[in-house]
Amino acid sequence: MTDTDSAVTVLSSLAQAHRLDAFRCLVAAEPDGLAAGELARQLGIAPAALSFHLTHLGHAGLVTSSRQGRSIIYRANFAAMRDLLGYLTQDCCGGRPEICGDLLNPDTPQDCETPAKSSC
Amino acid sequence: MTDTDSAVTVLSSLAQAHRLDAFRCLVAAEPDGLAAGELARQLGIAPAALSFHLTHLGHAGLVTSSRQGRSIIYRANFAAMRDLLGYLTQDCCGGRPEICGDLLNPDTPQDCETPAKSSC
DNA sequence: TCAATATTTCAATAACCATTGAAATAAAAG
DNA sequence: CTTTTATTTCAATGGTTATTGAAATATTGA
Repeated sequence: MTDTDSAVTVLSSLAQAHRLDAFRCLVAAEPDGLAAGELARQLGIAPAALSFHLTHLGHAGLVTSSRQGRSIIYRANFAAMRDLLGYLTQDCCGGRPEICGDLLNPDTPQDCETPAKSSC
Repeated sequence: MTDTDSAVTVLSSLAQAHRLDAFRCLVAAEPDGLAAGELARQLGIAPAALSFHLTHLGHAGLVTSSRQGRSIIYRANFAAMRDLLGYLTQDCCGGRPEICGDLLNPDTPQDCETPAKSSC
């Protein structure tokens, strides 16, 4: 992602509770991915609604899909999220440490253990 | 920010071209801030439309305002952006380096020089 | 081939979002 | 105290978004 338009596309994909939850579930399900139906069950939403959201996420490049038998397996695309974070820190915040916070400070001890608190 | 709901609030604030541009302008204008009218001029949108967007950004905590004479000065709130980045890297990505990318890798040389390419 | 399973597409609907121009509010200057 | 400048609020409008249930598509196994 380089331009503002695609940043908006990705941001609006994540700016919806069901989609944000779905993406988080798919991150947690890596590297296996998750079938659409299983994801719908975990999120507690109708299959048709989830399909709508997954299309949205796919269009933003945040997820990929592949058929496996009669299921369709969705997987989180890490690169898209990485690009978004890159945009926000570099192009939006101008790389200012006082905005980006500890993320851009090499001296910061990074705590990479975070228990997911959602349904996944 | 800690919960999904406020993450969605902040994300949807940034998920609109005029608001994303406005926030970027305000980041560039730090620490002085920018008057609403001046910002509207830079973005090329009607004052009433900008007011709508600034209210949205304010509700998400991304900007603050203070009257100065007959102008109202808006400023970017760095903490809100920092919180969003923290949420995305920790709660959404689970702090996985392969998602968060270089941001969470202490060995990465950070390039904090980025020329803004928008109207600001 | 037929039935069952998994998912998507479609049309309809209600809710929400962004923009506009006009009117209202607030402060400063004459 | 009236006018000018800066901004917001309001109502109306058109556009987009999310959800639902029903129908369509694709795959598997009997």
